[in-house]
Amino acid sequence: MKGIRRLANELDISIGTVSRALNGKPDVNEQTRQRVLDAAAAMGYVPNQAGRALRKGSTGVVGFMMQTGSQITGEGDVFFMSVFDGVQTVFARHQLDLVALLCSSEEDPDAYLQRVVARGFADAIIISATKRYDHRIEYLAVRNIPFIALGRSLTDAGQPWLDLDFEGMAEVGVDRLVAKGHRRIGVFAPYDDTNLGFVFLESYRNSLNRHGIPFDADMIFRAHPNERGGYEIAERIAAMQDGKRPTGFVLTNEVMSVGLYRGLYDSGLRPGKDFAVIGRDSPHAHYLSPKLTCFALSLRDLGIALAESLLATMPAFAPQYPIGVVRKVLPMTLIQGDSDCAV
Amino acid sequence: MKGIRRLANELDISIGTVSRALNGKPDVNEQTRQRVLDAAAAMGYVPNQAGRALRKGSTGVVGFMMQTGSQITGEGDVFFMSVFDGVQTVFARHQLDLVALLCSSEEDPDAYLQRVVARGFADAIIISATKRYDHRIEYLAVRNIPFIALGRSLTDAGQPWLDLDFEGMAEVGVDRLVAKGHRRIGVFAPYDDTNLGFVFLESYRNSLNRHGIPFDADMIFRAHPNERGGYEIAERIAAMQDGKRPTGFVLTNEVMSVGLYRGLYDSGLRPGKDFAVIGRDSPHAHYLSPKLTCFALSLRDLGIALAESLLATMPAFAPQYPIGVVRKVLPMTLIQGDSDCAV
DNA sequence: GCATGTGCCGTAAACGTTTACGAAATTAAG
DNA sequence: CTTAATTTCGTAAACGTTTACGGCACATGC
Repeated sequence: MKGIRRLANELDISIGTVSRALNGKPDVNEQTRQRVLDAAAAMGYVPNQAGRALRKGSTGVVGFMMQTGSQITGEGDVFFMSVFDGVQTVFARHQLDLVALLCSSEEDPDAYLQRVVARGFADAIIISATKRYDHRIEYLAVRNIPFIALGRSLTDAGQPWLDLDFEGMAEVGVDRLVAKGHRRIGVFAPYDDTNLGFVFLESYRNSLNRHGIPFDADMIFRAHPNERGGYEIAERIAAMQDGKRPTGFVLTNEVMSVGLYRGLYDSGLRPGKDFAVIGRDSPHAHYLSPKLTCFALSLRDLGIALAESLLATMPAFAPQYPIGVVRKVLPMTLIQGDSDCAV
Repeated sequence: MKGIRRLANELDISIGTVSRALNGKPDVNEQTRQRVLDAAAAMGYVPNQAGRALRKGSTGVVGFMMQTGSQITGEGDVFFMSVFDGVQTVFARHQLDLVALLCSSEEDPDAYLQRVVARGFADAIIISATKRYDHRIEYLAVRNIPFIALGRSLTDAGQPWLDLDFEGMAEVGVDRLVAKGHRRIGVFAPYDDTNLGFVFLESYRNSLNRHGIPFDADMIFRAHPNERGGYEIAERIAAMQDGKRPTGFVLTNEVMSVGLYRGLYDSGLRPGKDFAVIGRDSPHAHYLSPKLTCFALSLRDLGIALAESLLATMPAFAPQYPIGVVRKVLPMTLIQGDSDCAV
């Protein structure tokens, strides 16, 4: 005999009562509930996931979808670990478990998501690296799977999302550099159609416009969002004609500044002296020299906000949360360093 | 009607035949199998995970257990993303899915593992950050859950494991620095009882011994295995009396060198000039200046080896693998940089 | 004393699969 | 033509839970 039946047998009560006792249902004597709880703890009984999921139609796990293979994503590192931690502190209060759904770099993200969802693996999904037009959003929306996107999208299915304030980054970054005399300000654009690239770029153009600076396509640097990408950008900058090349750079990515710095040095350009850099805070960037002027936010708080906003669409799991669709841009604070020199 | 029943109804055959067709069982007409396969694809049918797991007693997912909250682990980043990718390329060939089991920094890892395993969440487990004495190993072993440990342990339950060659790192690192005239060589030791700390330290002592250099406890620097830990070590080194402090350092961690470099600079010590550093390769370390002399290995290959070694203990899933317990130390190659200067 | 209510518990039916078993239809063997 | 073997498929019983339903015992109200 196994599982709940063994437990019931041991205590000489029915499995129904055992189940009710364990699940905190009201119609069970407090004394017997205590007996059940004690016995369960003593025998190390934990309800079988499959049986419970099959009957209840829900699994109690939330999946955070992300791509593996850091050669491309680059971001998939310290960033997520901290976000996870925030998400979990919220989930822990609702008996929800967080797992990372790892989509191999060899598999199509849309197909992967379909597989995972159709199998009924998770009750809710958090998607990240949101694309400008993202099929995953439609897919999840039509199937009525609770989900939230980390990152806005032009695909609008009424889904909740959270995003970082890339508009603000571009605005403040450009303002700052312009105020220090810069007129040619380089920015990074990802190869793929990650939405943040578009958001940032548009705000960048608007900011230039506000200052009466004409847009120059040569100031857009495509690259992979990782250290190497930063390095390559520096090389391309150094190869440009003096007077044509940017004198400063605003970077949306957290790790590219590491490569950019090194690339600049290797090309005889000193960040913070000959070239201004504004980037994103991260454990690595934090130890750059000269100190990086950067935008920061608490990733743990981001995780907490993600979890709470997701729960707001799952009344069955978290009745106490005000139900509703949250869409919020999280502000970032500028940390003054020594890398945004005057021209 | 839902699930397989709907599919069977549509095709006007029994659910048993549908199931057999889908699962590649022999006793089904090839023509009907094709009909089933086509219909399944057309209707987007995917077998329900819970039902299948309940009946088969296995889930087809392997869990990679890791801790969230990067303030402590520090390693939990690019390292794992690349390892995952390797694991998945192997698993994909066996219809196995990899998910990351995220143990919150607020939960006890042993308790978390028990919960996950007892619920029957995964068929097999990969554990990382193996402790010197690791309860998880006993737990998994007595329950006969297939698993593999990334990292050796003194807890021996006959489990397979893979590990990096930390002995080799200490040997080669010390040899190299001694050959360049160093006598006081600092090393890092983690606060917790991660096994690699002990392995490395013992080899370090042996290597010193081989060179007739007495062991000096002041050369052991405890810290957290992250960038900040590296920085703090540098501060402590700088605060030591000249003639007492180490003149070089061997670092087992991938990201600490970033902080160490900066800390040295901030204290007026130039890595590669006044102070020798040997570390571990990583995307960040790669862009340090001067170039870090470091030990490297392919993380993707590590992931592949992990997956294959795990499958060797799961004959039900991968009959073609030679069954057996793999225990292997993976060698690392030294990448010559400019940071291991003479004294 | 009867009706009604309440607290507690057992019974059994679901949930969506897989698979052992047996039956029917077809083919092969004698 | 009979019998045995083979191919193909349908039936039904699991797997371990949760929960709707009903029933018993007891208390409460009049």
